[in-house]
Amino acid sequence: MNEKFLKPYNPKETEDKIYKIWENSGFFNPDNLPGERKETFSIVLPPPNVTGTLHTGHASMLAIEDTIVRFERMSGKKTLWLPGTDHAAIATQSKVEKILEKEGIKKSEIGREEFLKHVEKFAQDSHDTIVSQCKKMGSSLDWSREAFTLDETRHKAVFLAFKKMYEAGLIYRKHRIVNWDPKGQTTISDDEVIRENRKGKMYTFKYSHDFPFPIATTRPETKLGDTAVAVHPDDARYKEFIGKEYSFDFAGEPVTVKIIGDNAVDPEFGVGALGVTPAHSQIDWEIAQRHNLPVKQVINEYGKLTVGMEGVKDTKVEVARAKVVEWLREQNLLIEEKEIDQSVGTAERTGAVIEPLPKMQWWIDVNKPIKDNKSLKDLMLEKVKDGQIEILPERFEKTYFHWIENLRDWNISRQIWYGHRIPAWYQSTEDGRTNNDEEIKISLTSPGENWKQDEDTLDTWFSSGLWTFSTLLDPENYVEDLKEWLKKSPDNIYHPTNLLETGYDIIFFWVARMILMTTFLVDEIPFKTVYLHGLVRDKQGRKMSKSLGNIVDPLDLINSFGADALRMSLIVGVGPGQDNNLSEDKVKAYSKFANKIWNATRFVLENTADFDESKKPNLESRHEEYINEWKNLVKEVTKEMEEYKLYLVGEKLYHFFWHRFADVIIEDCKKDLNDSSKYTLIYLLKEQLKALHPFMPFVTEEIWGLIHDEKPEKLLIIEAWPA
RNA sequence: GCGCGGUUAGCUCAGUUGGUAGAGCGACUCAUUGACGUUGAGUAGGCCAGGGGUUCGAAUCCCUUAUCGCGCACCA
Repeated sequence: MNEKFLKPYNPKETEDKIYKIWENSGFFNPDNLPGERKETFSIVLPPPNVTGTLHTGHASMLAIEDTIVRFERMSGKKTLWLPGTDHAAIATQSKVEKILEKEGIKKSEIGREEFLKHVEKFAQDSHDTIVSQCKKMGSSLDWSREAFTLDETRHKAVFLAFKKMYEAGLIYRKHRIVNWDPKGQTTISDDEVIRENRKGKMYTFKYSHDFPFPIATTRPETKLGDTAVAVHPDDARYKEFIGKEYSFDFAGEPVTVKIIGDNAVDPEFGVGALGVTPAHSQIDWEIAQRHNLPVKQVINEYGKLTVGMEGVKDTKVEVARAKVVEWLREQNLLIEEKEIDQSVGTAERTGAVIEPLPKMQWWIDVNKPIKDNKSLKDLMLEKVKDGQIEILPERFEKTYFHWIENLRDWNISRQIWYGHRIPAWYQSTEDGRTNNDEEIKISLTSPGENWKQDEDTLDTWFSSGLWTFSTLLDPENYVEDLKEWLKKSPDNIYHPTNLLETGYDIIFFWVARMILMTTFLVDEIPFKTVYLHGLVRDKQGRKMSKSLGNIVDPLDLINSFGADALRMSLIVGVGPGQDNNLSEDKVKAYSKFANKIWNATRFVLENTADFDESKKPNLESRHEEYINEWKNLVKEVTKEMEEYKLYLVGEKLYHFFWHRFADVIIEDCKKDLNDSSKYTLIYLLKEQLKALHPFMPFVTEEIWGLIHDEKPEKLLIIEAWPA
C-alpha cells in the first residue's frame, strides 16, 4: 500500500498534480477518447465575462457542468465541453474606465485606439485568471478549442449574422426613443433597464391660466417639450377641446400644444389628461407617431435641460424639476402635489436613471414575418412550445413565454468602443449616424475610399447569441454563409448542443437570444435542454454583495477544503432553479467525506493486498445482497443522471458510501475477512470510485492511481460508468 | 397592475403518475482512540401555513385566504 495513505487526504498536494495528468492525457479533447464512440455529447461553457475573477456562481456552473460532462464521457459518448470567455462590451469597458480614472487617465483624451489597448490588456489578464480558476475547479474543458466572443472567427460570425439579418430586413436602422444611460453615455436594451420602486411625486397643475383644464405628471421639467395634450376620445370632460391648439409660456419656454383624442389614455387615471412629450417618453412618442405630432427635444445626452428660464436651462433634470415646480407654485398654477409609488428605470451597469431620448439606432425586428409568415418571436416560442427545447425547471417555460409575448424590438447598437463594431459603412464624411437617407453597405472591411464605418458597437448579447455554433466554426473553412460554414466545419457534429447550463437570471438576455439567433441563422436549435441553476447566497440566504461584505471567494474555499468538497456543496440538494445557501460548514462536511473515502480505501487496501480480485470467489449470500443493493442504486442514479438530477445522485452516492458501505458493509466484512468479504470490499470500492468520480474527480482519480500504481493508461476519467 | 414560485423537524431542504411523514446539519444520551483531522448506536422534535372541495384515502389534485420571495410592466 502506498505510504500516502498513512496521512489524511490532502487536496492541496493532490489537485493541481491530478489536473496536469488529465491535461497531458488529452482526454478533455473528444478526438482523443479511446474506443468507438458513436454518440456525441456537447456543452458550451457559458463564457464568463472578462471583467475580473470568478465568483461562487461561476463555481456552481463549473461544478454542475463538469459533473455532467464527466458522466457522459464515462458513459461512452464522444464528449465535448467547449470553453471560452465573453468580452462583455459595456461591463468591461466601464470597469477599465474606472481603473483608468483612478490613474488620472480619461478615455476622451487618449482616443479610441489607445483606450482599446488598455481594455485588451485588462481583458487578457482577466482571461488568464478565469482559465486558471476553471482549472482549479477541475473542469474537464477542451482547451484546444477555446474561443472568445471577440476573436477573429467570432468576429466573422457576427458579421455574417448581421448581414443575413440585415438582408432579411430583420435588422434596421431607425430614429426612435431609446433607453439612454446618461452616465454610461450609451443606449441600452430594455432588458438592461432595471426597474426600481421609488417614492415619487405626482403634480397636478395647469400649463397657464388660459389653459382650460389641469394635467398631471411626475416630470414637470419635461413639459417644456410638450407638443400635445391627450385625452380619451370619449371623455365627456374634454371632448369639446379636441382639435384646439393653445400657446403659452411655460417656465421660460414658448410651448404650443394641440388637444388630441387617443384611446391609450385611461380616463380613470389621474385627471384623465396627459401632456404629450414625444421626445422624452416612450408612450408619448408612440402617441406622437399616431397623430403626426412634432417632436421637441428639451433634454440632452447629459440629462440637462436645453431650454427654459434661468435655473432650468443647462441644469440636470432633478434640479430643473424642482425649479419648474417652484415656478408653478409662484404662478399659482400648481393644484396638487401627491406622493406616489413609482417605478424608475435605471441602467444595469451604471445605476443611472434612464433618460428616454430619440436617437438613430440599430434594431432587430422581432415581429416582422419571415418564413411561413412567422416572426422571430414565433420562432422563439415555437421551439419551446413544441418540446424541441426543454427548460428545467419547467416553470421557467412560463416565464419565458411571458417575456416573449411582451417583447419589443431589440436595440443592438451601443455608443461604446469595446466590442464588435457595427459592420455598416456610410459614404458621408461626417458622422454617418445622423443622416437616414444615405446609402449603407454591410461589409467586414472597408468597401472603398470615402466609406466610413459606423462608430457604434454591438450589444454584447448579439455575439453571445451565436455562441453554441460560432464556437464550432472552423476558421480554415470560411464560407460567406453561416449555415454553410457550420456544415463545412468538422465540429458541426456537436451541434445542436445537448445542454445549456446557466443561471436563471440570464434566461432572457442569453437563452432567448440564442434560440432566436441560432434558429434563424443556421436553422437549428442551439440546444436540446436548458438547465437553469439558481443563485449562490450566503448562509443566511442573502444575496452576496460587496456592500454586505458577504462575498465568498471560491478559491478560498478550495484552499481550505479542496475543490471536491466545494463541488459537492454546490451540487447536492440544489435542484435546478433553486438558490443555494452556501455555508462553510457545508463545504467542510464534504471535505470530511473526501477523507472518509480516503480512509475507507486505506482499510480496504490494507486488508486485500494479498487478494487477486480477478478471480471471483463464491460469494456469501449477504455479500451478494450488498452488491445487488449497489447495482440497484446504480440503475436508479444512472437514470437520474440522464435526467440531470445530479443533486439527488450526489446525495445518494454520499449516503451509500458513508452509511451503507462504511458503516455497515465494511463493519460486516471486517468480522470475517474471507475471500468473499475481500471481493465485495474491493469491488464496491472501485465501483463507487467510478460513480463518485464526476462529482469528486480529484480524490477519486488520486485513489484510482494509487490502486493501479499510477499507470497512465488506467485513468479513472475514461473508465466506464458502472452498470 | 400581470405573472411565477415558496410556506414540511430548531436550521437547510427532499418527498416525480394521490396509498401509513424523510435526509443532512443542530440538540440530547450512550459507546469508541482498533480504516477514520474521530466515528458509531440511539433519543427527542412535524395538525406538512389557514380554510374549503374532489376522493375509500390528500403534503401531493382543485378553489380560496394569509404571508414571504422573484420576474415582467409605456400608467401620465
